[in-house]
Amino acid sequence: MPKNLSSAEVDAFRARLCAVAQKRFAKQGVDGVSMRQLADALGCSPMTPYRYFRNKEEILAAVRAAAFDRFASALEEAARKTRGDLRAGGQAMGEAYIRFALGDPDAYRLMFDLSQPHPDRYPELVRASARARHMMSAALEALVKAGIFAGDPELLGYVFWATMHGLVVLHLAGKLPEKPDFPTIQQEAMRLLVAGARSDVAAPKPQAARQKGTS
Amino acid sequence: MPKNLSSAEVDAFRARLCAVAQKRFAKQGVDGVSMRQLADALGCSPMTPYRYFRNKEEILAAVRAAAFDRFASALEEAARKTRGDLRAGGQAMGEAYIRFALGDPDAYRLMFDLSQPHPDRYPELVRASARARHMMSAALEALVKAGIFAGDPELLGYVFWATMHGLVVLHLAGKLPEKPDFPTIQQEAMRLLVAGARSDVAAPKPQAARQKGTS
DNA sequence: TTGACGTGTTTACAGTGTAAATGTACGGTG
DNA sequence: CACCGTACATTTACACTGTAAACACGTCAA
Repeated sequence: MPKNLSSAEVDAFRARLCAVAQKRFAKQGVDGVSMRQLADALGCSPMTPYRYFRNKEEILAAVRAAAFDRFASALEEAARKTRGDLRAGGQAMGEAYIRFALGDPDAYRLMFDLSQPHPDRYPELVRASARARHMMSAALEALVKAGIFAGDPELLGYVFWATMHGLVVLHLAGKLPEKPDFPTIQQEAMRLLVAGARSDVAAPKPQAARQKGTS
Repeated sequence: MPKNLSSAEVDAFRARLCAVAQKRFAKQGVDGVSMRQLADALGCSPMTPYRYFRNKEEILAAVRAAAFDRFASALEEAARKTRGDLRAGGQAMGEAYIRFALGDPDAYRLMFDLSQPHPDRYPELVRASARARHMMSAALEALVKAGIFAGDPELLGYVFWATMHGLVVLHLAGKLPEKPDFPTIQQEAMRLLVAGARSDVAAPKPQAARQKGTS
């Protein structure tokens, strides 16, 4: 055992720890898994992880960053597969979003769980998060540039994102019913948004939306 | 001190406990507040609350049910104020939703936080939750019955709900930017949904949506 | 008066995250 | 070779958690 760990060894241990932490977090929840459990699973003493992570919160941040990266990769793949056909690209992006969220709900929960302490304190996390967000906005931007959608692409991006996210989160929280099943609701949501965003339906004011307020 | 507590006294203690628990939960998070803290604030011993609630989880469920009730009341009030004008009613309902969520973000967080253990184990909670959900669907139902919107009102209700919820949750999680500020995004979301739901724009298939799947 | 019982408190225990002390084995220097 | 500083790992220790169990006390019926 060399005196100074090579950064490769450090990365290897961190990765191994993240892998088992992710499984345990998904299965038992973040609070349901203790450092002692993790250490047992890793075959090391309970304090060893503290050499590679400041504390448990930092482990969680690393796991979440990894999830964001996988998420972004899934979106990138959807974009790559439909390069050329913008309309299909947008559709594929939305479906990839939902597929990831429902296929790995624990990862999605980890990514977007409310009660996140200080997200901006973990640069890796904000980087991975920004990567995913950027992937989502790119598709909308292309659609607007092609004249298929009308309006501010950034604005449209957030609206589409909010709807996808809301659908997934309500579904994961068990707030959506079984009778109109999830794909049906999802299709209806897409239908409304697409219809509302089509350039030949509504001609939104160029950029400056007159403020009306909510109260 | 009477031997047998009257049910009024029991309710009073439960209410007092819920009140301080709600404040503490909002300020420090559910895990950040201990039973010993609550007991101190109440001026009783740490085990006394266990006579009125099975455990900490049941206290959380009670606080969440109370939040759902306040939420439903806020929506009811918005509906009452605009009785007669359906279009304004729908708008007011959406605004009341957002206003509640942003005005009491901690309550909203508590209500919809993912990682809720066993919601169906607490009847009061599902009752209060159903009350809030019903308030939201009622407005959409009226709009469809009046011929202003077209489609299945239940389906529309879930789509509108998902979008509102997604907006709020992303905002509370700090995922929305400052530049297109929140009211702007919110108005854009409403614009898209309303445009998509108008009966004179799209004529959706009556009820049976052909299944296409997401994969 | 004497129990029995409803109510609240005290004690106790297993488990948590992690700071501090302690061990262990290697690399460089005499 | 011996020696020591030091990077790594482990052990110990502490304050804290939720809550089960034992205990104390005050009020009722008999």
